[in-house]
Amino acid sequence: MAKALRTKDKIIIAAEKLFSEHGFEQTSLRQITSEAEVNLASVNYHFGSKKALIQAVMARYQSVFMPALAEQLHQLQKHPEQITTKDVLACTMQPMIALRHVRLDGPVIYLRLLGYAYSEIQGHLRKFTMSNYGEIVHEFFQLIQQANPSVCPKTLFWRLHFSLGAMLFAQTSSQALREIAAADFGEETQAEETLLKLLPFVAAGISAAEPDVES
Amino acid sequence: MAKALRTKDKIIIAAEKLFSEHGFEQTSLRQITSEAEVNLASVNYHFGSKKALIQAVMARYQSVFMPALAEQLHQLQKHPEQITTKDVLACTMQPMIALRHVRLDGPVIYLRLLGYAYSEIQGHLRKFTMSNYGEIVHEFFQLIQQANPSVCPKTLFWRLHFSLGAMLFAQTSSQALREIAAADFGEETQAEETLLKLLPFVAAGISAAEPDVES
DNA sequence: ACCTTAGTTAAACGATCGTTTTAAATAAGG
DNA sequence: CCTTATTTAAAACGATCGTTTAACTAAGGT
Repeated sequence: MAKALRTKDKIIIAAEKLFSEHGFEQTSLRQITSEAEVNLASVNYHFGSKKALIQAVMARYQSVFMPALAEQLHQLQKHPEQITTKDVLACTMQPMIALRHVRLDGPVIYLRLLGYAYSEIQGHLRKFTMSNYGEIVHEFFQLIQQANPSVCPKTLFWRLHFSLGAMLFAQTSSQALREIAAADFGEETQAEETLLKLLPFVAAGISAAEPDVES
Repeated sequence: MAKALRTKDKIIIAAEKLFSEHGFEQTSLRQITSEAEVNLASVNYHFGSKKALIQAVMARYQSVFMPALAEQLHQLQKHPEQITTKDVLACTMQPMIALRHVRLDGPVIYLRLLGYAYSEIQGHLRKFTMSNYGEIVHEFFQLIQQANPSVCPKTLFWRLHFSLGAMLFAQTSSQALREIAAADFGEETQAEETLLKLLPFVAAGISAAEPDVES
C-alpha cells in the first residue's frame, strides 16, 4: 500500500510537469508514465481515465488555492470602507505562494495549467470551478465591484476576463516571451517579475473610466 | 483550371471556419474535406501538408491586415507631436474591418485564428509574422513607446503582450463568455461590443504609472 | 496452507490521425 | 482523335492515441 501511494503520486507529479509544459491534449499517457517510470495501464487503474487524471491534477491545486483566497477576501472585508482594485487583486498573491506547499514550483505550474485548461477544455474547467468554488469567485467579483462603484458590473465582468486572459497568456508563453525580452533588452526577466508587472496593468485596466456612450 | 481554383478555395473556406471554431490541432483534415465536400487527398495535393494549409490560411489574412496597419501607422506619424496610446491602438481598427473583403466574417475569424495560433504553435506563428512583417510590428511598438515616454520600454513590451493575451483570450472564449454574461446581466453582448470594451481596458493598462521600485 | 485482494506488467484492441499510393476521370493541345 | 498533363477518387499505410484485457506478483486474513 505504501508502494501503491507512491505510484499514484509519481503519476501526479509527472503529469503536472508535462501538462504544464505542453498542455493537456498534447501530453500522452505514454509520456506521463514514461516520465514517472510506471506502467502505462496504471493511470487507468488509479485514476480511471485521462480526463479523471486531469481533474485530479487541477483539483489538487484548486483545493489549496481557493480556500486560501477565501481567507484573504474575508480579511479584506473587515475594513470594507476603502477597498481598492489593487487590494482585491493582491488577495491572490498569498494563495499563489501557498501553492509552494503543494510543490516547490507550484505557483508557476498552477498558472500554466490554468492557461491550458481554459484554452483547451473551455467550459469544462469553468463548470468544475464554479460548482465547487462558485461562492468564492462570486465574492471576489463583488469586492471588485465594491472597489469600482463607477464602473458598470457588465463592464467589470469583461475586464476581469480580459485580466485573466492577460495573465494566462503571459504565463503560457512566458518562456518564449522572456527569451525575446532578454534578446531585445539585454537583461533577463524572472518569472515572478512578470507577475509583478501584471498587477499595475490589470489594476489600471479594470478601474479605467468608461468612455461616453454616444447614442 | 477554373474548377481547380474552386476546389482549393473550398478547402480554404472550410479550413478557416473549422480552424477558428476548434483550433488547428483539434481540426482534422477529414473534417475539413468533409465540410468542403472535396476529397481527403486534395488537401495534400493542393497545399502539400496540413501545416502548409495552416500557413496559407494565416497568410491570407496577414497579407491584408498588415499592410493596412502599416498605412494607418504612417498616417498617424504625420502628426507625431500628440500621439496617445489609444490613437496607436485605434490604428488596428480599420485593418480589422478591411478583413471583411477577405470574408464576410473575416475580423472574427482572424482574431480567433490568432488566438489558437499563439496558444498552439507558439513560436511558429511568431517567427512567420516577424520575418514577413517585423518592420510593421516594430513601428507599432515604437509608436506605443512614443505615446508613453514615462514608461520604460521593457515594461511596455510586457504590457503589449498582456494586451494581446487579453484580446486573444476574450476572442477565443468569447462565445462561452457572452453566454455567461447574458445569463448574469440579462442583456446580450455582441462580438463587436467586446472589442469596444477591450480598447479602454488595454489603453489604461499600457499607460498605467509604474510603481516605485524599492531597493 | 489457502484464498482473497490490491497492484503491476506486457500485450493487444479499436479508433483516429496525416500522409501516400494507385488508378480513374477530366481537360487541353496538337 | 489521340496524347499528355492535371485533377479527383478510393483505398491503404504507418504511427499514435486512450483504453482494456489477462496473466502475474505479493501481501494479509482466516
